[in-house]
Amino acid sequence: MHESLLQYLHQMLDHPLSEDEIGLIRETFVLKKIRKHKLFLEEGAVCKLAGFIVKGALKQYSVDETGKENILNLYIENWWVGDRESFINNTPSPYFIEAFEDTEVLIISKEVYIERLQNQGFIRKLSQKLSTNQAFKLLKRVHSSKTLSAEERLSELEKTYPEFLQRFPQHIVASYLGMTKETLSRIRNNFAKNR
Amino acid sequence: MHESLLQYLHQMLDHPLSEDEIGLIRETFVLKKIRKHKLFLEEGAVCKLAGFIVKGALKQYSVDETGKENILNLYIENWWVGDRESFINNTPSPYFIEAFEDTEVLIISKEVYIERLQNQGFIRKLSQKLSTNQAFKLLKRVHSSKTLSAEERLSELEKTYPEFLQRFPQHIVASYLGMTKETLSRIRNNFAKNR
DNA sequence: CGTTTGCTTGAATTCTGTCAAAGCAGGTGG
DNA sequence: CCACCTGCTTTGACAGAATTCAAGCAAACG
Repeated sequence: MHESLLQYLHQMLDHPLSEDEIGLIRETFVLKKIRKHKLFLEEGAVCKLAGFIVKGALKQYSVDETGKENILNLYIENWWVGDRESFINNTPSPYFIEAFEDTEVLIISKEVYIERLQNQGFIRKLSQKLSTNQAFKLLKRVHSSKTLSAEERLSELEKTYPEFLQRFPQHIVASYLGMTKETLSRIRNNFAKNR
Repeated sequence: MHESLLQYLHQMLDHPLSEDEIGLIRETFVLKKIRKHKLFLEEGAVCKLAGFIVKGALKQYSVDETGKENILNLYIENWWVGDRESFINNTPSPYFIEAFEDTEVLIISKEVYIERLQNQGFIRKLSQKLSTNQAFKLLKRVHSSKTLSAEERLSELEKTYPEFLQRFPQHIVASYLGMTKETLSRIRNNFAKNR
């Protein structure tokens, strides 16, 4: 059950893990099942867990005064899930994270992380890489949201994360892309016509 | 002339630097002056320099087919400037970075960075912190751009970076905020009325 | 000075959002 | 096996926010 995580680590750190390190991972990460519609993180709470998704999908969102959900992130297999800022700084998160399907994550608590992993070289390296990559991706998203039309954002998503379009219903993808479900629907239909 | 950088480092790494480390910084970072309107980085080029701004201001932007500038970032004193992704991955940058005033930066080249700094503990720590903080800020920007109106984005900027509004002309700030200069102008006037 | 640069204002336009209704599965329970 | 939900998508009419285009003006610059 830790195989996908181990494989992921192997790939991210371009050198193989030692037996000790592998053992540490196996001991430290425990499987948690989250039923569809159940929360991994609640708005206002401090994110005390980091999770690696073995199976399933989750959505991260905020809720405005009118009760409307705004999807900030979607997560699927082999991704980390959690609110990094809340986790690292122990600050309350402004976001919900909710299982979108029945989901299995390998989790580690903040305490265990500090105690056992924080000082591991390979974890440091991983952590650095994650932050860096996340920053790169986010910068692109900022740029896209400023320069691209709704239509262009969709076709960008089709290139970047085609899985999302199959996996999540349109109204979720629409919100992730920063548009309404109606707009997304119209765009897709025009799209089909123009070919 | 390295004082502001040293002070910055002292503050970012909540422990004082050793004499050796201070010496290393002084030897390694060299001052470069960039005239107003001159480029620090050109679109299509690999960002081979990282710079710490001692004095002045710069803008990072892309140019679309019609020749319109889109401001992605603004930089002022005590900020790092450069395209991190291009610098780290040696990939061509899609952005220009241009001095907006006569500017002085303490620079380090990629080669020197690898040779002398990359393996310093305090630099590793700093680098981790920068990536992490950048990711946090960017996530907020993504969220703002999705959930807030032009007016709300402005008032958020007034809280977060009030300097920007004094330092940069409105059409630059407008582009940074993802709106046109006309919209920004109108918002500010309505703003004034409603009090 | 004349020229550039930045800011404002108005009018028309475009894009996207809102609201409302209807259609279309897929799943559930009778 | 059918009727009925429920969740998701589509469509239309309309409203609203922001952009575009154009003009005018003031201040700064060389």
